[in-house]
Amino acid sequence: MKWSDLKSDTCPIARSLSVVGDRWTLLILRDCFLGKTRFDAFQQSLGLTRHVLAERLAKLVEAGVLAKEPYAKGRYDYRLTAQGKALAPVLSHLFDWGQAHVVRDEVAA
Amino acid sequence: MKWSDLKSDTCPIARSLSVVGDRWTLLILRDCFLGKTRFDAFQQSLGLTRHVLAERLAKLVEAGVLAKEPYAKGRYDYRLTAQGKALAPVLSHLFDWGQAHVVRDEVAA
DNA sequence: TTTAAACGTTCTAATTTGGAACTTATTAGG
DNA sequence: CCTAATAAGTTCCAAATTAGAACGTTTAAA
Repeated sequence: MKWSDLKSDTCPIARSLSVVGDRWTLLILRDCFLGKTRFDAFQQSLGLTRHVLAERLAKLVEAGVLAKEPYAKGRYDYRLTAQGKALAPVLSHLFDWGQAHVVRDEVAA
Repeated sequence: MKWSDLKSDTCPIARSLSVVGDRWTLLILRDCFLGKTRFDAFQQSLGLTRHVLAERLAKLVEAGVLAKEPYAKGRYDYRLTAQGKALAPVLSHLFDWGQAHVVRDEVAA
């Protein structure tokens, strides 16, 4: 199997990952759950490149996870759809697992 | 933030993804939950390169998600640890979400 | 009427991943 | 015992993805 063929896999986990399995995607969605809706807000919060952010947002909109709604001309809010909100349990368990099992690395001084 | 600095993030979701957020990692763990334990079994099941597989397995062992146990000289079983088994709810919800929300692409004939 | 903010796009460089062949050791078969 | 097949990597080069920074364009604010 190729990573790009995940969407035609019979396994639902593989299909989920075809949508949210790319680098940064689940962190973008975390920010959405935390109330962020703007391109620059995601970019500043996460520090990923604008290039990749634009690609990820477009893919999430295409997949129906986020909706792109203009709030002014040329400016948009990205909001979770019902389908996007349905990912809450995944992030919730990632939160629990990270808290329980992944010790935070010390940051260099 | 850089992807490689996720482990020092204060957010537990980010820290979880520092361990299981790389391409293929969650699918390797899915195979573990399905009972697979061998290098070649993962490789044949997933079709990722041996190079990447070796790197992912080493990282999962390092993180304490999998344990590498010799079953013969130079041959190993990779088994979920308690910490790895604790990821079951994450995969379970990815399964549910994929089933409910990601339509399978038709494969070319 | 400049200035700054929002949302991208574009470009090159660095990092990751893909694909295939090559090692080394181990077991299985004849 | 000799040969072939398995298992678990490693190595090397090419292709794809991501990083980093600058540039455009429209919109709102001072």
